[in-house]
Amino acid sequence: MDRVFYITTPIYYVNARPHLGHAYTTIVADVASRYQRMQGRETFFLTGTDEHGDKIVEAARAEGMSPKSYVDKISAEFRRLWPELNISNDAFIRTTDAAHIAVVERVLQKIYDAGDIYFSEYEGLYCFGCERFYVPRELVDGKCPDHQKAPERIKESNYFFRMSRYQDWLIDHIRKYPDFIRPERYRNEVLAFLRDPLEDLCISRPKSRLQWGITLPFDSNYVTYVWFDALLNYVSALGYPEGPRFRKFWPYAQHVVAKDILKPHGIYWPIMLKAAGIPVYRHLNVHGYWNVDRTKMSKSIGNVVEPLDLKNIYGLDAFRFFLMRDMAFGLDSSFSEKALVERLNADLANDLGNLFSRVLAMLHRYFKGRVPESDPAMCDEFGKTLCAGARQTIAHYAQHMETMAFHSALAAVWEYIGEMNRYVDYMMPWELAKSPSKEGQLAAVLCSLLEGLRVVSGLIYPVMPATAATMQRHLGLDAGKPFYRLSTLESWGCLPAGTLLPKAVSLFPRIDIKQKKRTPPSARAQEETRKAEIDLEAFGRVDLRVATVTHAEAIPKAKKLLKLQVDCDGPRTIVAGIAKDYAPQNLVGRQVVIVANLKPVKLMGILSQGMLLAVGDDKGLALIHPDREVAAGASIR
RNA sequence: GGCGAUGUAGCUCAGUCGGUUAGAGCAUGCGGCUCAUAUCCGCAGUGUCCGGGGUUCGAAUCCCUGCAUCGCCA
Repeated sequence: MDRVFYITTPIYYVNARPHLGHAYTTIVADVASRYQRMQGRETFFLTGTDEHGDKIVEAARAEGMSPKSYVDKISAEFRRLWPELNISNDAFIRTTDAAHIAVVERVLQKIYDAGDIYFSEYEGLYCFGCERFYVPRELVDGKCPDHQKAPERIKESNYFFRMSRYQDWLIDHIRKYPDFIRPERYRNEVLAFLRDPLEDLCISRPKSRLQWGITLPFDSNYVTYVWFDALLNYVSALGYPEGPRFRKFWPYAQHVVAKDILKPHGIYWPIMLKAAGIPVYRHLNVHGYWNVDRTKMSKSIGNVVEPLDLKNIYGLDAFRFFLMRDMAFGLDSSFSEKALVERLNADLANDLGNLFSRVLAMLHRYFKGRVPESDPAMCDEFGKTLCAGARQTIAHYAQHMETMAFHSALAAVWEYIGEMNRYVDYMMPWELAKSPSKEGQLAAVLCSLLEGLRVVSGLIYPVMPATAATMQRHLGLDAGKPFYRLSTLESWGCLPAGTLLPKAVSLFPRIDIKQKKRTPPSARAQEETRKAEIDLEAFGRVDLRVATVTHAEAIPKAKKLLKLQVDCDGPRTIVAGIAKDYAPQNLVGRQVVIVANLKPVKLMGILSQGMLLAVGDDKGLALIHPDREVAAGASIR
């Protein structure tokens, strides 16, 4: 089995702002790479932006900006979005990066030297308004449809990539590796394309028409066009040809793309790799489109809702779950707020959330919240169905996750959640609790349920990392260990007896469809805690600063307090009540925001010189931190 | 215009390269339980498998054709 995994999203073209499609592709890659980490594989996850070409020049001009400052701006929007979606990418590449440009030049030269790039003149109908060639069929009454003007016949010379030479090789390769392109429908589509002779690919633009691109290393009058520039990001980001990452990760490369760019990735790219003497990727994973049904979108938050905004209303994990569960990978799907809410209520609130809640509530009611001591024979007798079910579920889940069939993997998990709900009804713990002689059985039943929930918490981790972590905390699992490792999940009976578990939480609040959406939950909470108005001067008296945590330790006998050393215009000590939500070792190196001029107070005998800013909700506390690393001591304005 | 895909329950979709009475979830109706987030469990349905031909003992599945929707290419 491979120990290494490399996955990419396409690099997104920055002539438009990020939308649902970008988010879906990127979440798919994120889920896949988190799953691979569960398997203990070393993973590398790449995304980025594609920044050259005439459409960028146009879009920049429309906004009155230079191409460079325009692409900087839009690229930053993508980069900012991914943390909001909890994307765990390891790198973010831009095609305007110097290292990328160097790789493109190098590969072009290599293929040119090998004789697979040639220079050729052709004649065509060119519209100077559109700055492009037309074929006769595209014209309306012989005129350009945009400019109502007859295009001129001009001659132009360009460089072409001799793809035709590799056509038979590619057909053989696809036949030899049936899951090279998957799902199968897209493999068939590519093979259908390849039934006709492949035309050579025009890979250049004269600088008289386009300057915003990478100059050809063998002809400074031309820039390279689109695919040679864009596709090579997948190897340049790894440091091709000599970089250690390239050597380690490239042999295991998988790409995720939407079906609109099947042809470049399924045909041009493997041929480019072959021509450049680079091994081809392992898998191309192709997904369908989300058709956005705006008639089923609420308009309550002031304007027409963008699908991406719904993550703020219903929660990121629910949003990620919906995208992964509702689309059969590879097929088109329709997106609506209604469908999202139905999924959230049925699968998350009712099935999983309520199960979690009822099991923990019973543990508190019958065993004062402590994981009971249970007799192994009893556990085996009364819990073996859940144990066997878990093993089977993990097997099905893994099988589907490996092939990107996320919808099936999640369906398998929810089948098991249903099994657990039926188990509760069948065992009727509330009846067992009535007779003291049945306490052993009751303990075995609840232990089995807790084990089942532990397994579920791990299996949902790739899709819903935050919820998985909440479940983990409430099951009393060691926060320091990666509870989601598949090898750990498989061993049954590893929750230590005697552990005191926190009270039940509502993992997913049910959305009341009748009165939903009037006010987002967060806004409602804000209203309740709204304070009296203050003026700017009053606010200005609070000295908010960024500090970097240099040292953190628990304070003996204090449940909630941690002692932190921070760097903020020099070292200082802060006592913070965050021990329930943050382990000391996870804090060192992090940046936080503190109230720097708060009057020092002694807590547990330690002088605290400031206060950390954090927000709290039913899932616990979350620290406030700057969007990127800034100088320690920087003041907030 | 060429190539390709899709069309299945009220809704969203599965359906393993032809094989019993076509399935799931949601929504709907009825019943049960009380540990739980008005949750959970059980039962009940409903179908011109887009239309029309054809191949076959047998077609949602294969072939032809028409319609609708979508994508890619030119």
